[in-house]
Amino acid sequence: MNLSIKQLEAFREVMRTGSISEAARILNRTQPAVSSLISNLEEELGVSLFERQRGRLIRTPEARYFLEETDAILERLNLATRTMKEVGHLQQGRLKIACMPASSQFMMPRLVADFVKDKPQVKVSLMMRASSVIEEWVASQQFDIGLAETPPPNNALIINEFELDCVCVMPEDDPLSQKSVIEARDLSGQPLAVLQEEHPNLIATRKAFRKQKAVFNPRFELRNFQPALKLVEEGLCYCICDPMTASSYFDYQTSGQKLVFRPFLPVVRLSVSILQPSHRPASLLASAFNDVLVQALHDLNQQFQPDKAFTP
Amino acid sequence: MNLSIKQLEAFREVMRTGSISEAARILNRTQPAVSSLISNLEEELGVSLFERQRGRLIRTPEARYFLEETDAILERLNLATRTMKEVGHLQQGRLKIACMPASSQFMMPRLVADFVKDKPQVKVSLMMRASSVIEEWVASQQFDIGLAETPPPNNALIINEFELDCVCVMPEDDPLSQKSVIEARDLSGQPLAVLQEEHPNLIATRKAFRKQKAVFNPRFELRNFQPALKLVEEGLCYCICDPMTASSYFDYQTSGQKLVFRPFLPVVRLSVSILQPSHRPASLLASAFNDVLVQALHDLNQQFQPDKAFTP
DNA sequence: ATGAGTCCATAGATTTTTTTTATGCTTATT
DNA sequence: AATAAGCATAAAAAAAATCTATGGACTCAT
Repeated sequence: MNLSIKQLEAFREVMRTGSISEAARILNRTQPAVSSLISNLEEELGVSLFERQRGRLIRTPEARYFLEETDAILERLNLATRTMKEVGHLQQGRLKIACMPASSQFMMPRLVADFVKDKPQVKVSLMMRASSVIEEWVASQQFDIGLAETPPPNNALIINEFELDCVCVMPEDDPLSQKSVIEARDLSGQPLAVLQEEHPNLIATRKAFRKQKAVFNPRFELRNFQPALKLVEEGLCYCICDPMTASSYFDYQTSGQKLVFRPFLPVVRLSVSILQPSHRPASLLASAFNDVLVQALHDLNQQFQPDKAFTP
Repeated sequence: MNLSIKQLEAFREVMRTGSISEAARILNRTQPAVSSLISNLEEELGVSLFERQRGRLIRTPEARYFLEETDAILERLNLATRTMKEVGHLQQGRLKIACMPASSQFMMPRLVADFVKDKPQVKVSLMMRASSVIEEWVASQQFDIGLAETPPPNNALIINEFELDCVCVMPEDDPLSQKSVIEARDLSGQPLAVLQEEHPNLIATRKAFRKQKAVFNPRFELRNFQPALKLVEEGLCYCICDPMTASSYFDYQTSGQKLVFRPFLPVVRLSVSILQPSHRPASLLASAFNDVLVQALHDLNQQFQPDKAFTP
């Protein structure tokens, strides 16, 4: 027979109370049950833990030493199981998230904040990087989950793709705001804020204008759309903006919104994906947060649809 | 049902091997036995530790965390039981010894050294103090065992008393060394080394001389007999010396012994006792060392008996 | 003293838990 | 397609823990 936790618990209780009968009462066992647990433990250890003197137990010095160990072991075991139960209820754990710039300013922080609101013990690390970096980090299991522009298929990644339709941004009092859908030809020759270099969004937008033979006039070239919103507010330009950044406007401009967002045609698509490492199962937290992300991206795509009522 | 150590061991092995069947082979169990240990553990913790994908197990992140805890717990448990087994074989432990001056120079160190020779892990603290202090220290359980002049009966002490017969010390070439027993009258008027003040030994010696109407001539007054042996070697005096100190002469003067020891009459008795605390059981080490002490004191009393052959 | 009450250990009966045997399903390999 | 290996499940068997009953040792209050 081998050591058992029951023996340790019984031993601890007998040490505490100084009596087998009393310990048995507390442990909801009969006295012989505890008696045999203790004597088996003594046999197992090869040391007598109590002296039976005149019908009573007297703790030996060896027992005092062993109690320290027993206490430490039971304590740690207790803590570990409690922690695991909390992990099971998503109350404990670590979550490493990597996200692309467009989502990092407001959308991700909001989702994370909401996610951990009822999980005070959960630790999150949230990193913003270019999509290509996120791809690497998730594939190499350094991060649990990532949001990035859709990468090429990769054996090390589970890729959950979402097509986001970019929207046209304009000041509330702009004449075009009367229209429920903006087309490229409506903006022919109008100044635009666009992304720099050969970003997919810039390419797709230029293509949309060409399709309708509209004049494409990129006035401001930026690294991301966040500052573009300010320029549009000032009436300096329009902007065909990804819905993540667009949505963020409602996050920080909670009152006195001066901008309106309209669907844009021909469709300018941004393909983003939730990335997870394929070589190890997701932690409970990671899958829970994945669900949150899926929901958020799904909502985002609906948010600016013409026929849907808008609810932020 | 509650957590069990078997579950933890099975879990550790399954984590290590990545396979229930393999773990079962190592643990000398059947595969279903391990399977159910694991699934009960998962149920207990409320967390799934492995994903069953295509007939194989994949460790979840939660399992990786739990393994750290499991390892630490099993490791500590293992260490504790190993230590206890060593304690049981007297290979481990602590022993606090207090001893009176007469025994502290050579006798105790020799006994301790011999005692721990085959017990490299055992830690000993050996303190020399006046008998009255030892009495207190042992009674208050600060020391496991003590050797002191016999104290008055004390409820907090287990007292094991030994009557030691003091012996007469003289140079080998002294005419008196021809006698096998020395009496007080043989030393009438001879210079003596004695203990200071009203030490029981001084009183008993003086009484012995008075009994034989011998002239008592205390020339040197010392705190203990150790230096007296030197004076006797120089032929400056005789000495009625306790057998512990007398015996120590053979410890440090291993060759070229110039002194001889003879029984002395009328008997001068020194009553010493092994002291142990009565309010807690002795540790295994303490009782083992007690046995050693008892043997040593017994031998000591025989050592200088006239009819016994002397074997150091 | 003596009788009631408490404590612990032991033994046999009983219940609970663990393990095994037997089997089926799924997946990987040849 | 056949074979082998992995895991889960169910029923049977084995092992372990627990209970009931009892006896001996001791305490305490009559």
